Amino acid sequence: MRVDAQRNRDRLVAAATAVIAEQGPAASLNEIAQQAGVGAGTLYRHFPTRESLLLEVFTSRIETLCVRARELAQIRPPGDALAAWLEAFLQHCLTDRGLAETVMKAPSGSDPDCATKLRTAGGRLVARAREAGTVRADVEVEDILQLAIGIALAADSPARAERLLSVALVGLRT
Amino acid sequence: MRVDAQRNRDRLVAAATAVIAEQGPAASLNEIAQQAGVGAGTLYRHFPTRESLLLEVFTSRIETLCVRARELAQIRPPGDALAAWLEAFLQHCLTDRGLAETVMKAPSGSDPDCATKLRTAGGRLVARAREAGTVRADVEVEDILQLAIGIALAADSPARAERLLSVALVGLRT
DNA sequence: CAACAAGCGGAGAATCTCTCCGGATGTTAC
DNA sequence: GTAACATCCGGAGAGATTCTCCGCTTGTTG
Repeated sequence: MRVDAQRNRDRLVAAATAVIAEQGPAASLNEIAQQAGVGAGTLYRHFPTRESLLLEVFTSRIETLCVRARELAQIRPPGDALAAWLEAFLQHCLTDRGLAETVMKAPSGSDPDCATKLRTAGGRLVARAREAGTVRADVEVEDILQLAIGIALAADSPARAERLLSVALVGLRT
Repeated sequence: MRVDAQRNRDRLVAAATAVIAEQGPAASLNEIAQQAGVGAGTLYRHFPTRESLLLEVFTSRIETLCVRARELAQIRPPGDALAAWLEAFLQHCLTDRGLAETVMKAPSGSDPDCATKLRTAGGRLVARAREAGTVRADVEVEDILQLAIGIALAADSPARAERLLSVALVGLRT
C-alpha cells in the first residue's frame, strides 16, 4: 500500500472516531471525509460500506475485549470469567453507542474480521464454562453473545442493562 | 376532524402497511405518500415522525397482544401466562420486522400511545406473576419487556430467539 | 350560500450516499 | 536522476430522501 494511501486511511479512522463519538454511528460519512481532509471518493475506496468503517473504528475496543477474555480465563474460574467478560462487553457497548449494532451486523467474511475475533475470544470462555459444567449444555456460544448484544441494544440505562445481564446469567447456569 | 382528512389518514396507514411489509421499516416515506395518492406534506401533517407512522401501522398487532394478555391472565396460572405472552410478543416481533424497534423507541407521551398500552398489558401479567411469587421480586416490569425486545432485535433466527427467551425465563424465576 | 377554517399538494431546499474519471502522486527500473 | 507506470486522490454531480412552506382547494357551519 502506498504511504499516502495509508496516511489517508489513518486520518479517516481518526476523524470517524471523533465524529462518531459525537454524533453516534449514523453520522454523515461526508462530514467524516471532510473532517479528515479527504475527498468522499477516498473514504469509499477505503471503506466500501459504513459497517466496514465502524468496524475499523471499534477495532481497538474489540481487541481490548479479546485480551480481556484471555486474562480472565487465567485468573478466574470458568463461570466467573464468563460472567465478568460479558459484563465488560456490556460496559463497552454502553460506552460506545453503536458497538453492539456493529458487532451484530458484521459480515463474517471481511479480512481483519474483528467481529469474528471477538466471537472466538468469547467462545473460548463459553466453551470452558460449559466443560466445567457451569453453563447449560444446550446453549450455543452464539446464543450467549447474541443475548448480551440484545441487552445492550434494548436497555435504556446502564443500571438496567446490568440487571438484565444478571438475570440472563442466572438462566444460563446449570 | 374533516372527513377528507380522516380518509387520507386511513389511506396513508394502508399504504404504509403494504410498503413496510415489503421493504421493511426503513421504507421511503415519499413512496408511501405516493402509494397513498397523497402529497408528502399530507403525510408529514398526519405523522410528524417516522415513528408515529410505524406505531400506527403496528397498532393492530399491538392491540392483538393486549387482548392476548387479558386472555392468558384468565386461562393460565400467573407464571405460565407471562411466559406464553412473552413468546407471543416475540412471535410478532419476528414476523413484523421493525415492531420491536418501534416499541422500543416509542415516545411515552403520544396520544393513542399503543406502546404504553402494550406496557400496561404486559405489566399486569408481570405484576400477577410477581405476586404469585413466580418471578423474582427485584425485577421491574420494564426489565422484562426490554429483555424480550432485546432478544427480538439481536436474534438471527426464530429458533434462537425462542431458546434465548427460554433462558431468560429461567433467570426470571424465583 | 357565503365566509371561514381546515386541509391539500407538490415544488424545492437541504442533506446524504455513492460513482466516476481526469489529473496528481508515489514507486520502480534503468 | 528520470522516465514510465501503477496507484490513488478529489470533488463535481447523479440520484434519493427527508422535511418545509404557502397558495389554492375543499369541507363545514350558521
